[in-house]
Amino acid sequence: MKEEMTRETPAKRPSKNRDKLLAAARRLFAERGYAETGTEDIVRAAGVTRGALYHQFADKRDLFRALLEEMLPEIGQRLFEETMAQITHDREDLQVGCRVLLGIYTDAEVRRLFLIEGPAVLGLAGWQALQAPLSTLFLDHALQHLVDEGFIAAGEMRSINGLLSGALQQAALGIAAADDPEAARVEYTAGLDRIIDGLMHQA
Amino acid sequence: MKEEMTRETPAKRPSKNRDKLLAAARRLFAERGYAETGTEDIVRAAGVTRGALYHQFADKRDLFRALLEEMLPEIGQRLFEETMAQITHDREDLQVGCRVLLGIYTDAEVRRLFLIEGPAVLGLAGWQALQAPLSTLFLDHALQHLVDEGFIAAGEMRSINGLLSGALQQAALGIAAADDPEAARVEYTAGLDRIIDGLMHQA
DNA sequence: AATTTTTCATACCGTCTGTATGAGATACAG
DNA sequence: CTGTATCTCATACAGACGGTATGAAAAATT
Repeated sequence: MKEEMTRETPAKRPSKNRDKLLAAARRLFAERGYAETGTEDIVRAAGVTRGALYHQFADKRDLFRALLEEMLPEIGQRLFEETMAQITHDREDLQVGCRVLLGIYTDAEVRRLFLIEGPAVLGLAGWQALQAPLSTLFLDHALQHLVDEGFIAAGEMRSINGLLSGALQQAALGIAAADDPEAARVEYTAGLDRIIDGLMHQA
Repeated sequence: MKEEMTRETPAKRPSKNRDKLLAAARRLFAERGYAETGTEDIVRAAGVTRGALYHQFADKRDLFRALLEEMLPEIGQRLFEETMAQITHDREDLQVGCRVLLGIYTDAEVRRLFLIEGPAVLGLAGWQALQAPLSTLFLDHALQHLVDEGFIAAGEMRSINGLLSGALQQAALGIAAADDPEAARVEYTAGLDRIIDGLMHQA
């Protein structure tokens, strides 16, 4: 196979140029968007040439996809840590998970790259495959509680997960576009709590 | 002013070429996406030249924006008619409105143009301004009932509207990307009903 | 030490968007 | 009826961008 056989030569196997390209692309794509950022802009910001880019990545879209894949573990860890730090009772799992996920979606880079550019650049299927773990990872755990307690049917779990995830994404966009983002965040949090309340009461 | 002063010469004031361009753009953008559709493809399908396109529209993006604006009234009317046809009791307003809106979002053209390409092409602000009326138009009316009956607070109405709209959009994308779209539609509808149920019970 | 593979730098090509320019049609003025 | 101004485009051109081909330098391998 051609997998990584040389783990040594520390911090050189992931190719220093590749990292520089990913870092530059992350900043530029998040600032100006995918279409408005030329490959020349990226390599200039990274301090390499276009030849290096097209050696490390198949094309511009592949660089974008690799960038999002690189961000996934970071986001997953943040999601895990922040949720764990805020949880007191199991009953609060869903509320806390949603708020943390909302905070992540509200992040400028995540919002622009994942929520706005992602679907258009990668296509619906590719984006869904990439974005799915984000919501399933933690909402699934919290929703399982509701299934165990009889609040929601087991067959509804997956769809409610997607619906909540969509609601959170829309909330993040609404907050970002609002005149007063902080007020919008409070508003959306209240509405979100109301929906969660509705899920937790009444079978 | 430069507004339409000559209402006569029927069906010629909105410029026949403009309509042909919009129709061609609608089909091609929905099929291949915005970036993958060249202006040459559009004018060829419309039977005109690029000169006509750049006379009627400022640029490619402006054509896209005009296309979405043109679709808004059609969608609004469909939303109105289908909802009116299905409503029996006022109590079902929200459920019916959500299902109709889900059906609209599931439409291939609406999904591709509004939900996938829209945010990336027009930017967050422009897209939100365009898409806002869709959800507010009818969900507002249904949600007002819940406010009147004390199920949700007046201050939560706007945010819940946005959250539900986001949930519906995500549901439409999930349905479209599913292996078995019909099964997914049933699943999402069930999950949606559960969320609505939660909103309608318990203050 | 030789050779093979990896990593890239450079030059080039086709494509696309937007613009400049002018032509034909149409409305308008005198 | 004639010249004139305006509207609607068709054509040609320019600049930028994405992707590829090619070869060279460095690193790994034998």
